[in-house]
Amino acid sequence: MQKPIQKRTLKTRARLLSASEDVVARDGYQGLRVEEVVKSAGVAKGTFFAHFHDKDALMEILIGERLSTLLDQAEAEVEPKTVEELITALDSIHTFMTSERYVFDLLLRYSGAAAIEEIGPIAHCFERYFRVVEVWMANADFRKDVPPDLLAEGVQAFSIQSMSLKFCALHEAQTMEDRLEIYLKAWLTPAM
Amino acid sequence: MQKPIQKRTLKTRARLLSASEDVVARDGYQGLRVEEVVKSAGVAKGTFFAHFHDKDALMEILIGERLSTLLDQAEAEVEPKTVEELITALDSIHTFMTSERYVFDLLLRYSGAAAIEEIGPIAHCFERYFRVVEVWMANADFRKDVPPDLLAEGVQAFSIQSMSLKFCALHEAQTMEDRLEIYLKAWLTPAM
DNA sequence: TTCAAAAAGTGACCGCGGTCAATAAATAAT
DNA sequence: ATTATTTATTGACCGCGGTCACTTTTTGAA
Repeated sequence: MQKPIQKRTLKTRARLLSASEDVVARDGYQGLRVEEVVKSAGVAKGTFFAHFHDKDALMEILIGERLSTLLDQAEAEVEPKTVEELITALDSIHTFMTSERYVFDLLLRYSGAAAIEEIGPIAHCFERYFRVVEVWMANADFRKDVPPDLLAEGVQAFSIQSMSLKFCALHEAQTMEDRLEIYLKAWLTPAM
Repeated sequence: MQKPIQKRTLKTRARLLSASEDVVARDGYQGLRVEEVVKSAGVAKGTFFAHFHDKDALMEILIGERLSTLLDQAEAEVEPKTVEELITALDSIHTFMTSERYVFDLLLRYSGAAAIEEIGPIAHCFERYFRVVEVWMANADFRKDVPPDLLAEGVQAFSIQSMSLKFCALHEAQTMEDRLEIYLKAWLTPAM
């Protein structure tokens, strides 16, 4: 037993998380300031960093939680069988991912686990995204010359590409969904 | 004539850029500090920000210049005709793009032009990357059910995916090139 | 109940990017 | 040449993330 976690600790952490959510609700993820959070939570700044390694670590938790919920919902729906249905199934996730520029940048930065021993919440969500799509790929009627896991990786790559272009002024004509549809039809149902 | 640029201005800017390159050579892009640059250039901090909107703007210039040179070289070589040759042709570019985590993150952040009127150096390079690959796609013997520009966008998307995974501890087994080869063979030469 | 060790919390302080009113230098007008 | 106007430079200052020596609280052994 190497875990004598004090009740006080949990309470403080909960206060910090709750205060963070309030601040995000008011100012967005981008607008969150650590000083604002600790003031609202009624603790000192140093306490914040005793609970979270840095500001990004808190953001990972907040954003990861939201993403987890959306993944739960996506998983609960009926499995998509066409490209259109696939895009619809992922829509809420992609919309949240691109809700703020700051959020998208942070997602990209933490989409891969920096070290095996510490897979953060966001890297975990990307892994889940991949697994969910992989299952869909295995059960839908897409190309069969390539294994489902590779198809899923491609879906992820093209989704990220589509989302990136959403923030790009040069590609304003098309919506994110339209672009993704073009990509995925070429990727999932090639017509040589 | 709305451009009475003083000679002094150009000189100061050149000093700042030169000093920046020295600092990068010594400490890497990640290690560059504005205070270090201005000290080395012998100007005040405020002067830096009169010449560059922010630190990122300087980084865009430095990294964009390097990328431009690499694109020149890639363009000068013989056009790749196979997936293997394609990867080789892009190798030096991808290697530089992933030379530092900081560099890769910055590239992603500025790969798209935030506003049409101000296409930054990095967004410009991504556009060039796309155009170069598009020409290769048009002249090589890859799948023909999809236009070259779409093929090129896919190459970019998969390249970014491969590079991202380079920083991910979960995918250490494969090299960036091996991953990219698997992606691009599935993307460019599907065998339904 | 007492007390020492461990854990949690504090806030003054630092690093560094970025700002801006004041100053100096260059250019144009007389 | 002298003055007026524009342009470039300066450095004290600010915001905000992050640190750390110190204090307070909790815990567990005596």
